[in-house]
Amino acid sequence: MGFMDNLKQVLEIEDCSLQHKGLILLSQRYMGGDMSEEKKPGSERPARQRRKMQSITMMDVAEYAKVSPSTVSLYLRRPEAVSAGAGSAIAHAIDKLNYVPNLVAGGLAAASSRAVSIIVPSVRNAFFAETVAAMQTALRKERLQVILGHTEYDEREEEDLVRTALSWAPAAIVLTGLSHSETTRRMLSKVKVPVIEIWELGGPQIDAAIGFHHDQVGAAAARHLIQQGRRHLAYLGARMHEDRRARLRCDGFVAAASEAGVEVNVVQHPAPSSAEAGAMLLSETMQDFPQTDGIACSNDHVALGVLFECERLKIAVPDRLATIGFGDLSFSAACNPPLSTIRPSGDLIGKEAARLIVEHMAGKEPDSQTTIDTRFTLLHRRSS
Amino acid sequence: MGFMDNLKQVLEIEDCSLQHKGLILLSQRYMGGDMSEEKKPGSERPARQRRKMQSITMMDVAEYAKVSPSTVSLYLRRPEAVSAGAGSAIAHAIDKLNYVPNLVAGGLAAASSRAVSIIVPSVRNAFFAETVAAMQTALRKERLQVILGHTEYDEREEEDLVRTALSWAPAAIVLTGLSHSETTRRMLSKVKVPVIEIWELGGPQIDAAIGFHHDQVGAAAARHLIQQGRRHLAYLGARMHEDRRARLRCDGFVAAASEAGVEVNVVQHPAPSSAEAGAMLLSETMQDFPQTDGIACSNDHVALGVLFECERLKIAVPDRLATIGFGDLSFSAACNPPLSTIRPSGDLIGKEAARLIVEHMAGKEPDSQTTIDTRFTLLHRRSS
DNA sequence: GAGCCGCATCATAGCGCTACGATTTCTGAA
DNA sequence: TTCAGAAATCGTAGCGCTATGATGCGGCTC
Repeated sequence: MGFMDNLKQVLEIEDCSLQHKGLILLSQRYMGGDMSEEKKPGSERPARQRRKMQSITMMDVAEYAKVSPSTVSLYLRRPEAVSAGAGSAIAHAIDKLNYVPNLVAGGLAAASSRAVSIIVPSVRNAFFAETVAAMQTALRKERLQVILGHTEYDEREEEDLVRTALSWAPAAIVLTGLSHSETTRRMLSKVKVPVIEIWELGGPQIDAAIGFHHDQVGAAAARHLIQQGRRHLAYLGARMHEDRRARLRCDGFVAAASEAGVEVNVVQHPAPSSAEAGAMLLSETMQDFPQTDGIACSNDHVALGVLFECERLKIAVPDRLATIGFGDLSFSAACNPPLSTIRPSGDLIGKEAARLIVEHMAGKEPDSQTTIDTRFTLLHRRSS
Repeated sequence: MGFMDNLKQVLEIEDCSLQHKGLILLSQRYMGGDMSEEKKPGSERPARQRRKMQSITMMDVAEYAKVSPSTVSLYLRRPEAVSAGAGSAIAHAIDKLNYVPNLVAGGLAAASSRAVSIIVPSVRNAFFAETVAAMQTALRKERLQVILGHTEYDEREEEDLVRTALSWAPAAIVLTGLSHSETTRRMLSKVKVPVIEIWELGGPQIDAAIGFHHDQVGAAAARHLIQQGRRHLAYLGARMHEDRRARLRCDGFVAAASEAGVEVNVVQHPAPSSAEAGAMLLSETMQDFPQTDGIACSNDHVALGVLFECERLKIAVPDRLATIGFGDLSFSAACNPPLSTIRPSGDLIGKEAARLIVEHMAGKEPDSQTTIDTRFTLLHRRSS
């Protein structure tokens, strides 16, 4: 029962469901048609071998329910458009035959598949995982599938992912961020697929954008620390050369601090965000800028590392050093001290994206430049 | 430029790519065929409106490269099967026309789409996120897409996800764990799609299984703590009523401890794993079983909470209480003290799964009951 | 009773591609 | 040179479904 056999051996539908004995499968009647008589009138038909077959097709359902295939199709897409009698006959047939529609065939016929392509830097990142999960949950209710792709923060990779995404004729494409290659933009503009950009606001967008302003996050962190009486700030960032959004937060932080006339330094590390990176950055910071009394981190992983390192270095948090992170990750509230942080609503982004897609499919004309600001919340806990 | 318009207005291909001016699109020649003359000999053709169209089709490429569509198709699937001359002509045409193959059409014709359906409890869970990410990366190289589904630890949901997964005719289906509903099993057995079960070993499997034995993880943790001289053990578990694998680890832990004649208690909480749950569980444990001197946690989130709570309660780790987690999450090495833990190889699971799928597609007959044990590693750090 | 409208249903013509089998072209041995 | 066998290429018939336009069928109004 190899997979390739699939393509070779299947000749006949037989007995795929337990319940439909005695049913003559309509498919055969339709398929063995006689409308090619004029092509070579006289040559016996070569009886080309059937290539494959899904067990139960819509035609079988139609046969069973004594309606035409079109009606079954119609029922499946808009149940309210068929009469109650036909409807229940079809429903009964589907149930009885255990019919599973072939979405691939449907997608081809309809010029659009019931799939949504989501392209994120990485699902390993808790932020995007949350959004993807929320979207998946919301889209499932509309019987839409999620096709996932990872760019690993590489624009070239994104371009390639968009290309393959398009070859699925998805109902929508979701991209992360507003920054894409020229080719990516061109491909997307050439095509009638709605594009939703998530997790970033404040730049030129393709269609709709859902997210928040990262510079505002940075600014909020700076204002918060200043409000706590801190005058020597530092921003600790990991992987900022790749993570555009972390950089934007950093920029917002620096801008707001400078504007308030407060000292501000940026300490960064090219490694991915992690507690280890945070610990390293903290010790570097205290060495280079010993007067630092307020720290914002590119995210909570980094902030956790800061907390641990402070403990090791006997730096009192928040007394000697206030710390604020970003993300409100699962551990943040349970830290010692509980970590002040800024919570973006990753799940809201996902939900809103799903909503937009569904509305779009329902024909609602979106303003094409829809922008949804999901905001963020500063959680003042005991680390600041 | 709404999405629905797509289905109504597109009548003509025009100027979709900048470079192919002067090209007569072959599609039209083929499509406006004259082979239906005998149907109603005399009735003028009603010129039914074309429904949709992807800009550049394989026929256009064939025309441009002066070969037949079949050859283009062949080239795309097995480049080595066409001559060098034809190959480069086709490659040139594809490049020039900016052709993107329609995978939906291909999937329908081939009876199997280039998609792999991955069904996990949740991508929010770092373990599964890692596996999904690794698989995605590996499958991309073979131009396979990942279709994602979340069960949220619900068998009923899984059943439904499998049903829709099947309607995509995927190249393979990846499920998490070995425990599935009867209907799920029946659906899968009826179909020629390879099934790979991941993250669990040691039960009846459908096709291939890749993972490790969770009871061995628990046993390893118990043995480790006993080896460290601990005689009063406890297992702290979150969400064990839903997470079968956490339960298996717990069982293994208890069994190994009992066998060694060591006291062992299980303290659990229905909430999802989190540092907060861990903190709660720790304080509960120390209250109910104050003599406890060795703790294993259902995962590192819980262990982190234990660490934090110990700090608050001034319980010395590891002197008074040894702690070991599971997962080796991003923060585990940077904790204070660094957390002993057991590392499963989530990425290896993903890579191996991808390898199996690819081999299967290449026609390699897998033994259908392939089992790959990816093992785990006990990392003895300073918390134990 | 004719004409008309609206609803439910249907027949049809593909969607773009692949796999089969057939045909053509290219080898190299006889 | 001939011809079998291999290699390259091609023509064709769908894959299972959906959108379109057409048809049939009451129930209305005039």
